[in-house]
Amino acid sequence: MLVAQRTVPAGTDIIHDGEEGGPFYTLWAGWAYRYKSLRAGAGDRGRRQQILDLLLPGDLIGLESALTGQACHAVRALTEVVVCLHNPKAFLRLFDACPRLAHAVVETVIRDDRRADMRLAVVGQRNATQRLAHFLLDLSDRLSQRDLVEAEGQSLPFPLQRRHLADALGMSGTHVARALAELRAAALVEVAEGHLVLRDRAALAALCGYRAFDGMGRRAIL
Amino acid sequence: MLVAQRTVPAGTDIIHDGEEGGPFYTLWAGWAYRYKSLRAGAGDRGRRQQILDLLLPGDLIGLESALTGQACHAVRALTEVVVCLHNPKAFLRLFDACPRLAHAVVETVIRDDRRADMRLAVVGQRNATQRLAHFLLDLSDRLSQRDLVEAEGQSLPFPLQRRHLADALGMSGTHVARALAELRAAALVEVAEGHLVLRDRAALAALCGYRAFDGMGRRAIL
DNA sequence: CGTATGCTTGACAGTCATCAAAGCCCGTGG
DNA sequence: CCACGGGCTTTGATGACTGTCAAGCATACG
Repeated sequence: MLVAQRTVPAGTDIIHDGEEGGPFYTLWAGWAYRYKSLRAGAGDRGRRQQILDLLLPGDLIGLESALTGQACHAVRALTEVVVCLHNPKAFLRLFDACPRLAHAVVETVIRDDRRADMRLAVVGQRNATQRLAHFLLDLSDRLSQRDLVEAEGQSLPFPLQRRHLADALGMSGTHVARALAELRAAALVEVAEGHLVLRDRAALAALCGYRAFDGMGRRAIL
Repeated sequence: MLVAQRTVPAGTDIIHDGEEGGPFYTLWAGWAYRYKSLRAGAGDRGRRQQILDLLLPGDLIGLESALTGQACHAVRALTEVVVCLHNPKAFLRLFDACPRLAHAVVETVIRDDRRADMRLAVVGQRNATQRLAHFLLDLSDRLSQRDLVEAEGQSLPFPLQRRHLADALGMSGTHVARALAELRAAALVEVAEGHLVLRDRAALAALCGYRAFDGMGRRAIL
């Protein structure tokens, strides 16, 4: 299959909210995130946005758009990003012709569904510190599955800023700093220089009730 | 196709969290909800649960379980409920044989995905009153699509108790009562006798930034 | 060196959870 | 028929959690 690559600088939108008939991609390198900027409700001033999910190398970007023709959220590059462009029409033909692909797609979508459920439960029921701990553990596990963790010290690359954590967890940047400081003070995590170290996964998991996500075996679908 | 019906009294679990190889259903009559009870984190006392979504007549229950063999959440009957039992294996065979069914399944799952994104954004970014308003508008629209609204007065059946709203929106039952009182005082909604009336949809929508969900055309897939 | 950006910290205010009490509705039993 | 009890809702008082505003630092960059 013909493959087109595209390199996108950090901070650029790869897919726009509401975009129709857009292409879809595999994220080859770098981090991105799905997000939604909310129309201000009455009395809201600041324009907040909700980060719906992080996209890590290997993830699909815009599958929804390929399957339905329209995207319901935007995707933005968090770091510089290399994406691999797919052809939606060819993909749809393949989807129809190949039940195994269809299965794989459904499993991918369902896996995302489950993680979405988990996030909703965490944001709805947990306090700031627990939300943060949960987020970091989930991230760490996803990176592990892709062998992107430096095995020794549980050290992960961490290009996220406070404000990204805030938008992902539904809290203010200031309070993210407080929660992080708390975890640091308890010697549970360390953040420095674009890297994150989880010092005590067990204690973190106990703090927020995190349970590793067994889910379905991970495999690339494209 | 042979169809088995089952009637389930209110308050009973139809699917249990983590259940493997369970059946799946179409919700024929009555309301149910998907939910997750969280393991207590450190310092948590009460056992809270997060309602992930309401299930209304016509919705599928346990599709995830049919496709992957395992459920990641429980489903409980909110009212007395009539479900129609499907055969997971036959369904999977059909899924492989019939691309149109596969498409329909994917669209259903993706529609749920979008609603999940919306809920996350609302719970993460909105205050109590806005969350409640958004929930009620969304519910009203879903019921409209099924012709379950008494057309004249925007009056909906409303079997939910305060505590269900609280568990769905990530707030306390007490505060739900306050938020509802506020909406009532502003003459935006009325609640009585298991019914809900939306007095001013436009004002409600403006309050919480709700945008009707165009999504894909609604059609039954089974 | 000046400016811009992001992180951290403190003070204060608003939102919301918790606890508690009182009213309402309804089924039960006297 | 009416008293009683339990569940649900409403309301108030109080305090915890979190957002906002602001200032101080460190770093990067022109």
